[in-house]
Amino acid sequence: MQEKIEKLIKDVLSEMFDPDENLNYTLEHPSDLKNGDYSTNVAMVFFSTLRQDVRKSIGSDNINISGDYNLGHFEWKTPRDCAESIKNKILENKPDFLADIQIAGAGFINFHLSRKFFGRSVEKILNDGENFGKNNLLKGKKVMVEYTDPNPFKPFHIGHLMTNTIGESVARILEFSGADVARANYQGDVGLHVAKAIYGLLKNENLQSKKGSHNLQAENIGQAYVFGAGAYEDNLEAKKEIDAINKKIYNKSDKKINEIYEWGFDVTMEAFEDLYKMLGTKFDLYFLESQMMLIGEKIVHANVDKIFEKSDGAVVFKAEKYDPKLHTRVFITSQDLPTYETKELGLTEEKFKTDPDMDLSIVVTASEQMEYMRVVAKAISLIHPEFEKRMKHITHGMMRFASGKMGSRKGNVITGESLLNDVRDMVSEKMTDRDFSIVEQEKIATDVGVSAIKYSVLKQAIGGDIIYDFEKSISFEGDSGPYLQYSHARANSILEKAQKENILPDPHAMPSEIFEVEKLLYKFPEIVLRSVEEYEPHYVANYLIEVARAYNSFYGNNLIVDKKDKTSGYKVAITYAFTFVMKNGLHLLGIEAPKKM
RNA sequence: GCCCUUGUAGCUUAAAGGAUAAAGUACUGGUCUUCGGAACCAGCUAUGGGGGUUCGAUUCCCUCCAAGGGCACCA
Repeated sequence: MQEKIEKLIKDVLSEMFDPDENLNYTLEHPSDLKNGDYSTNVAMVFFSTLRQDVRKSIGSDNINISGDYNLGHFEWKTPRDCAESIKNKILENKPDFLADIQIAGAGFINFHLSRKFFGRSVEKILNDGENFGKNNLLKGKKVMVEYTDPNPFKPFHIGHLMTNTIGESVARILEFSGADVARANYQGDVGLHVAKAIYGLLKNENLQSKKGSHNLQAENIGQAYVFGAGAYEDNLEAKKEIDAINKKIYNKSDKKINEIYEWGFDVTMEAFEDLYKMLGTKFDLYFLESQMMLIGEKIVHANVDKIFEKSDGAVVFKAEKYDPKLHTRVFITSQDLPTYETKELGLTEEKFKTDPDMDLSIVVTASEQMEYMRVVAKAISLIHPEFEKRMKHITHGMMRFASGKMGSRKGNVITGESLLNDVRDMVSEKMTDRDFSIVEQEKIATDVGVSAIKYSVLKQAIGGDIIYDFEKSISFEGDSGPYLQYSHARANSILEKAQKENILPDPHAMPSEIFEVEKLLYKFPEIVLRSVEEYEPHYVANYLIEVARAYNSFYGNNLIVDKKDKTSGYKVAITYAFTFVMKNGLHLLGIEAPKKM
């Protein structure tokens, strides 16, 4: 559609004016529907370039623009006059998708699309169904998205939930744009945090209980971690002991520790899998830190004195040599231990080794990792120049309490599981007046709860922090995930009713009125495109709210299923179109669209 | 100190250099013997301060102020 109108404008302009005139104009949807379906500032831009030319030659602002153009003589005092000329020219040969053109404001040309156009777009949505909104921007491209990255032996907190939500949504948007996406997860299976947890387990045997679900066991391990982390800071004896445990984990010399390690690793990883299942994520690849570390070390050692250098006994990378905005970071400590930077180096190389044809490797993390990732990326680019353009780091804000930063070391965290459970309970309470089996009830409560959480993350641009406040962040009304699901479920029950009354969707039974919801539905593919270009799911989230609102308003003002109404088939068609768009859109956010709730 | 992010309604957030800055929430009032009230309709309130570029700036540039993050052996 955009192309058609753009072509129309270009044709007119090239007929009227010199085609060499390189005009930098825009054609977009006005934010306010009153200003038409499309709007262009071409007249204003054209007028002001002409005026600048004239100003240069006669040195005055107060002028009329006049001249003989291909189509005759024009005299323009304002951009509106120019817009008027363009409008008249277009209306000479009005295409059927256009209803009207209006000039507004300082000289905007506003296009109003015709009834016929909207009928055709509803029909297209019905035909495309679950494919509506897809595009081919990334067709044939291979993309790996790494996100979530929880550490075994540590609690899965709501920050992980945030990364998972964003990563999953980005992955789905990429897929919708034709990309072949591999989902990757990176696990810190070694390191001091593991030693801290094992120390906590050794000191609190009750936490080693193998009774109960693996979720329960994983929770105990999380508590053990908090215990160990606290002891590490407060107690010198404990610190020594934990450091000793850490060594034993590395060299696997202690049978008891090995046993605890294996159990703890399995249990926490399984608990993560349960969460992923609820959240709708299925990872294709898992990378373990212990292995990336070895690969990274090799890379660093091979490049000492080339890219890396020794300094105070450590191996460092002086990134400021290449870019003054970057800084020096340690890759191998003076104790000969690799740092996170080195492991990241190994991870990146391993990813490209896993799939040498990969076009893009995306990593999603919190923004606190932005600076050092830039340094690491610089180092990798020097070693592998061919990777430079194929790496992308997406950083999101942090989940924080009003009181300050959340940290798993201190134990002032909300685990992903506890949040999910709390929200699920709230949903269940709201569902009491409806009749579901226990299995149905549980599934729906999970889907709605996940939706409330995910939407609260995805409704805003990725960069910003989220101030976590259970009462305020998790909403079921208004601007919320459940609101979207509710609208979808209600539309579905209308479709059921239509089926019972034998009213089939008919995109040709158009009423004269054009509903606002129709003016939004056809834009979905454009929204998806913008989302994928900017890696920003919030465009989809905001769009869905607008569509849902428009549909609910349509629902409130119209009787949709009505045998006496000749246009009922069209209204049913709109309802079908709405459910397709909503379902596809929710899918992109990683949210389920239940038919009933 | 240097670098990176970010400052929009009481609160949480939108806005691709465009038009009267848009929603939710909160608050006030209204809708309902039609299809699911997790709804609909109406009202109320905002661009941190100061310059600049532009026909036009929340958006770009400069400066000041404020918040958060990062800056050598943690991840």
